[in-house]
Amino acid sequence: MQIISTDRETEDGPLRGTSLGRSTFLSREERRSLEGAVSSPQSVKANVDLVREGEHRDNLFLVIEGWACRYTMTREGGRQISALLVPGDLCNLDSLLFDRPDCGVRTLTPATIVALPRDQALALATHHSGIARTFIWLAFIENAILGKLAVALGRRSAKGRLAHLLCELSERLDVRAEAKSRFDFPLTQEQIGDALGLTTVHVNRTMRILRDNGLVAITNRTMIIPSVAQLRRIGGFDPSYLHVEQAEAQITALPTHPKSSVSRATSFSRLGG
Amino acid sequence: MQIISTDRETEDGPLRGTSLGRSTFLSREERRSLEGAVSSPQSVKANVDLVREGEHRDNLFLVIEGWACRYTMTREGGRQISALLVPGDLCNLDSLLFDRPDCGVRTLTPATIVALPRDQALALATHHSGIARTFIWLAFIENAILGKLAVALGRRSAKGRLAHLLCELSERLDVRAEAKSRFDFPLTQEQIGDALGLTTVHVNRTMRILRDNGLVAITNRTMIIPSVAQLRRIGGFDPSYLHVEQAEAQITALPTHPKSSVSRATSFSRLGG
DNA sequence: CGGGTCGTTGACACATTTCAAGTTTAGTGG
DNA sequence: CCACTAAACTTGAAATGTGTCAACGACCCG
Repeated sequence: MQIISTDRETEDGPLRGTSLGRSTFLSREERRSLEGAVSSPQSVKANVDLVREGEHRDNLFLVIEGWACRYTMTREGGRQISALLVPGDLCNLDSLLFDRPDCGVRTLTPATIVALPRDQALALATHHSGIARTFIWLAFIENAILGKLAVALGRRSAKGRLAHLLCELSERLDVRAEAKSRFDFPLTQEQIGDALGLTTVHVNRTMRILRDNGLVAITNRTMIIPSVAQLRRIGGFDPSYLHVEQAEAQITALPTHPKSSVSRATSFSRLGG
Repeated sequence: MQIISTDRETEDGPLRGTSLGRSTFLSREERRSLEGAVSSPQSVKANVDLVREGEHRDNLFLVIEGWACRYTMTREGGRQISALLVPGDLCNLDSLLFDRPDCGVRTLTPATIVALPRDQALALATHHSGIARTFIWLAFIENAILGKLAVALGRRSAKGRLAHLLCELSERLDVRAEAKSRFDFPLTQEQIGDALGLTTVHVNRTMRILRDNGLVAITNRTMIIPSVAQLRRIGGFDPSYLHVEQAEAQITALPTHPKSSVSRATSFSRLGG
């Protein structure tokens, strides 16, 4: 699929390429307001907490380079990663409204990040509906990803989980991918395990199986998926939940007031059928 | 904890007691606008789909009575419930922006629901920042719940998962609970299994253990938790992610522009520490 | 050159699933 | 109100995917 190049695509600025900057709900003015509010980029080492569970933060952090994650520790010392954050992702959107973050955010690799003061974000969302709608959209996407993670953790084998994760990352990092895909993949097997609810050892064995079957190849922190279709079948992966198509479609037609709805009664009566 | 009774508490209307109606971000006018937009209540039998994965819906559904769930089927025929919806919950907030829902919504018991036309909701969110903020808040809460579900599925034993689920439901359905808790619990063991990524058989065995240990008791579709504290320990449950305290605190002090933030530099330098 | 992180592999333990009955409960129609 | 049926719950025995423990090797960086 060829993406139509709009002037938005070529626009530059601190939010270029980020989830915020890519939003199709922003007017030029709104985007400029957001860009005026972000701090200058900062470098962070690997394995440092940007947010600690329960500790209030005054900033929303945006990953520019490197990877991070949202995670929770259990009392027994286990870690569950609930979201992988790749370049362009917002780390802690929930800090916009929550006084106490209910999970931590930590870098997984050396990273450079940018901060958006929470109060300014909140004020902008209050006065600009496009910014509010962007936050809603981003929250929904996070939500969809989390929902599919739950499906993977609850109902898929180790092989299926791993395949699903790799497919998702391919979709997020290498959108143009067609038959095959290739993207930067800096995670250790321990980190993968923490994301998939598996042991390091078992991640290793499972990864080996995928590799031996020619489903993936890793060279030099680069993941290569020779046949995306095949890996998708194994992981039960359907990319529609990431809604990249809809996001792109919205570039051409910004729906402030979408086409009128079917009458309530009609729409509702369909329930039984 | 004694909840301060405001006139909001006593206000009546179709949204009374729902997540939308309880929102602390709504002005009286905004609440009235929302209430004017919802349909009259409708009865639905158990096990009927309100939303089918991929099929566009023009309404947001709100559960008034009974239980429902958000779920995804795997190709192998397994079902994973990603959210339990209890009276007051919004079923498909994501339909507000997504053209294709990425998971289904189905009643788990006979239920009565109410519909809010998506277009009206969208228009209201565009013109009323309190409504937009309410949607953002609700999305964040869903998100937090999903995040903890992932932790449960990925890192807890069957016993821990079950305990965690019951603690969460206690918190959502019986907010006033102190030492012990009691609430309506109509789920079958199969449905519990689908929510926790477990087999019916194993849910049964695990439930038995909790019962034999006096941690829970079920009589006549009513769940009784003699010691919430004890069950919380087993499930590693910390209720803060549901943010009920903050929601209540906001009743007294509506923060349109919260207290000013620490300067960027200061706030940011704390990162390394 | 050395120390630590990361990847790899084997043997064994165990939580959970699977398969296969039964039993109890709830709903329904005569 | 009872009889009948389907759904939900219960229990056992065996299979299996994943975890645990323990060791070793490869690689990188200082």
